[in-house]
Amino acid sequence: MPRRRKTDPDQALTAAALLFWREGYHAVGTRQIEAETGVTRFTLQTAYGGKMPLFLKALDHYLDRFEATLAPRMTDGRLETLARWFEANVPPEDLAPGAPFGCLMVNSICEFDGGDAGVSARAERFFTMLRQGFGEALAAIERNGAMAPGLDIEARTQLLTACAVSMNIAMRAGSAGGDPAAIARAAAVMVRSWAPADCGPHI
Amino acid sequence: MPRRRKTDPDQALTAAALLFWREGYHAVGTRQIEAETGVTRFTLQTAYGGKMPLFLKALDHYLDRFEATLAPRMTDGRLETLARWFEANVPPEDLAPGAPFGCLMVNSICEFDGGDAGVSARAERFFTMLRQGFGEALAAIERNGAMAPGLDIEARTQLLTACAVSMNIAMRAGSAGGDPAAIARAAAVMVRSWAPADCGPHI
DNA sequence: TATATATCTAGTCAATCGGATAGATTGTCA
DNA sequence: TGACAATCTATCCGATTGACTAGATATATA
Repeated sequence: MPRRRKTDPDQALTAAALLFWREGYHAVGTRQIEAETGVTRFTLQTAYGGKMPLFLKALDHYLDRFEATLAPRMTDGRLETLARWFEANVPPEDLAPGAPFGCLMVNSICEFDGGDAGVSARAERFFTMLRQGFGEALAAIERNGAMAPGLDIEARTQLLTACAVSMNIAMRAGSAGGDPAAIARAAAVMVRSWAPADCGPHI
Repeated sequence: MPRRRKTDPDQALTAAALLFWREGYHAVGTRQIEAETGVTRFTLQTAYGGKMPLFLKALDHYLDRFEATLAPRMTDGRLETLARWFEANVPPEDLAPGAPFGCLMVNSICEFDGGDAGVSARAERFFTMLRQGFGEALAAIERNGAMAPGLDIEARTQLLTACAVSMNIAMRAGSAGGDPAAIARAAAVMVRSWAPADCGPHI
C-alpha cells in the first residue's frame, strides 16, 4: 500500500556512510543528509528516529562491508598474502573509491571519545574484528610452519593492528601525514621479515 | 595602563588545549571556552581573533609541549631507551595527567580532514617531529652498533610512528580499543627484537 | 591623582542546528 | 475503483551557535 521512498534504503545508507565518513558526524546537517543521500528529513525522523540512529546504522553498514570485503582476504596461511593485504587495498574501496578519508570508524572514535555508547559498541566490534582477523591469519601461518619464532602472536597482532589504524590516520592527514603507502610498505616488510630463515639475516 | 586579564594567557592556552583535546573543536562552544578557560568571549575576539585562531594557538601550544617533553627523551643511542619510551609516558602527561583523550593532533586530523590549512600545517609539523625523532633515535642506535641489520631505518621509523599514533587512537577508544599499554608492550618488544644477537633467535 | 586603555559584563544579532507538524502526493491492496 | 498508509513537500519551532557592541571596571603611567 505505501508509497515508495525516493531512494533505495541500502543505497541511501551507503551515501550516508560516505557523507559522515568524509565530513564527520557533527559537521553534517540533516538538510545536507537530505540533499546528498535522498533521505528526506521527514523520513530521517520517522524511519530512522533521527540523525544519530541513522549514523549508527550507516556505521554498521560500513563495518559490514569492512568485514565482508577486507577481513577474509588475509587468512590463507601464507605470510605473503598478509604482506600484500597491506600493500593492496586497505581502505574499503567499494564504498569510497580512492577516498582519502581514512576510516569512518577511526574518525568516529576520535570524534566521540567515549561519549556515546552506541559508537563505543561499534568500536569494540571494529577492534575485535581487526585483532581477530590478524590473529587468525598469523595462527594459520604459524600452523603452516611458515613463521619464525620471536615475537608472540599477540604482539604481532598488536603491531599489525597499529599499522592498519595508523595508515588510515595518515590517509586522513593527506600530504601532511606522509605517504600512507609508506606505512603499508613498512608493514609488509615487517611481515615478510617474520618468514623463517635457516640461518638468514636477523631482523 | 591596561587592565589585567582574569587568567594568565599561557595558563588559559593550556586549559583551551585540554578542552579541545577532550571534546573536539566543533563540540566546544565559545561560552564553554569562557567558563572553563577564563578567556572571555570578548577577549576571544579581540585578542585571538575568534574561536579557530584560539584553537590553532592551543594546538601550537600542545605541539610545543610535545616537542619539549617527549621528543628529546628517546635519543641517547640505546635501544632500551626507545623501548621504554613506549612503555612509559607516551601521552603528554604534564598537559593532561592520566587523560584518556588520545592525542589532540590526531583527533584534530580526523575532525578536519584536509579541510583547514592551519590544521594541516600543524599536522605536518607533528608527523615531521615524530618521524624525525624516531629516525634520529634509530640512527644514533645504529651508529652505536646497537642495532641488527634487517629492516632499514625508514621502515622502522614508519613502524614506530604507526605504533605511537595507534596508541593514541586506542586510548581515545577507551576500553573498546583494548589496552593501549598492550600496543606499547608490543612496540617495546619489537624494538628490543632489533638488538644485535651473535647467533640468537630470529625475529 | 588624573588619564588612557585593555579587559570585563551583559546583552543582541543573524544563522543554523535537530526535530516536529500539516497538507499534498503516491502507490498498493481490497 | 476506492480507501488506506507511507512518503514527500514546505514550513515552523525552540535552542544554540560564533560574533559583535555598549557601558562599566580596573590598572599602570604621567
